[in-house]
Amino acid sequence: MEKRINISIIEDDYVIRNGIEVYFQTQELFNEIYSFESVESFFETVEKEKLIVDVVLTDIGLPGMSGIEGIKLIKEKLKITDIIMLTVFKDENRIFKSICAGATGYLLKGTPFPEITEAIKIIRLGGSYMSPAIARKVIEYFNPPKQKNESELSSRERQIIQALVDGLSYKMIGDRLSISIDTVRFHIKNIYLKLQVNSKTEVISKSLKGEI
Amino acid sequence: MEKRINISIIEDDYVIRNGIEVYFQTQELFNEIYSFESVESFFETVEKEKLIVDVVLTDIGLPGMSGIEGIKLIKEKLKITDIIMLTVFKDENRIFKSICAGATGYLLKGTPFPEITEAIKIIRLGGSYMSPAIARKVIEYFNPPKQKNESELSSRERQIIQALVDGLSYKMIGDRLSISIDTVRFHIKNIYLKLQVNSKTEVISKSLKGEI
DNA sequence: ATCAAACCCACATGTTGATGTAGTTACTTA
DNA sequence: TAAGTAACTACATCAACATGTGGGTTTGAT
Repeated sequence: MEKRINISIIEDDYVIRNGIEVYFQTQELFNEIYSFESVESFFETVEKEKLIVDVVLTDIGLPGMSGIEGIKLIKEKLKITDIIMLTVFKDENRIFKSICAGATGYLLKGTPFPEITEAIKIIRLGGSYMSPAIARKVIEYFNPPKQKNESELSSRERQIIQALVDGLSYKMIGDRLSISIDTVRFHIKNIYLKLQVNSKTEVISKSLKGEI
Repeated sequence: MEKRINISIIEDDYVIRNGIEVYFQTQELFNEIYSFESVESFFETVEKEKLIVDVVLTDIGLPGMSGIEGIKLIKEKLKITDIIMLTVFKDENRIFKSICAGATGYLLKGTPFPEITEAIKIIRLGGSYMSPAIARKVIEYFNPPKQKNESELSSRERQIIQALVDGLSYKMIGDRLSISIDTVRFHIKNIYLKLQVNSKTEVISKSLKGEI
């Protein structure tokens, strides 16, 4: 790692912020270490003093703008692409919002400082790093836990699924199968129960992915 | 880590297989260490000798059945849920196929043995572990880098398509991407124009058939 | 006879999807 | 400067969807 980096910490908890800052000061990896207690103050100072920041390590629960909301601004206005979340939140909503907004790392609070430093190095080298529990949730997004046994689907239900996949509306399905639109709805409701989904989109997606 | 584990290596390259095996023998983490050069021989022996295997570490490019194809069988027939890929392949197709098939780890060849061991521990504790370059690709699934129009679709449009394929409603898409539902509708309308389709179903179908 | 499963049907209501219209901002380019 | 591009937002309208409620018939098993 030849090039030393400028890092900015955004964390409202003083003890944590100071702890990280002090530790980072012992590391040769870092050239400049900035720290702020909110996204707003980060922006104010970075823009006023024209600071060069390579990596942002940010909390999510912050006064004012959340860390997630800050990602978009940081990327657009400052062209900083290495943004790492450091947070207590491990819910899927925040994980995926952060990642979709462009975070390249997601660490849970309590991660040892050497591991945080290692994650920053990895990200600087073009990789990504997630705390293991986060990585598991991301992976499970692609392989959700097992469903109710789809073989419980009746013959009629399978016909209806195929028609959905073919792009037919309820009305057209009724025409094709010579049943009323209400009967189509009736079957679809049962399909949703059995597959534990809530929309025809999910049925279609599952079917085309071979999960049914 | 109180409980020592039984691990099985499936790797056709003798040097690599033997190297890992010898190293694992120096680790207290492992109770039994099995190794095979193919999925078929793995199955034959595990079933014949009724071996208990906790974790499978498998290559992808194997003689006969590929490691990816093996995941499904290993999960269904042997109820083994901790399957880690160790492979040279870093293409998205194989990454996502492996993960969708149920792999809970994905390591690139060349990963130092101590790191492999660490990954196994993490996975055993309920987390997941990916080599950094793999983690980056997984993250980029949710936030594709901007591309100079190889296709007509913008980066945002591609994000939205991905979300449609994942079965999200407009409202949920807006929530995830932090935009309004009307903006979602706006993008979807443009997607329909560009793809010359009239419904989500057609978009999903095209996407899953690889036509987008 | 009763029950469960499968299939069928109707009505009611609120939500979501599809489409059209209008507007804004920021940036780039001719 | 104007035009183009990308992303964003809102409103309006109607069709389609999702869900709840109520009812029916047939078949097979108990």
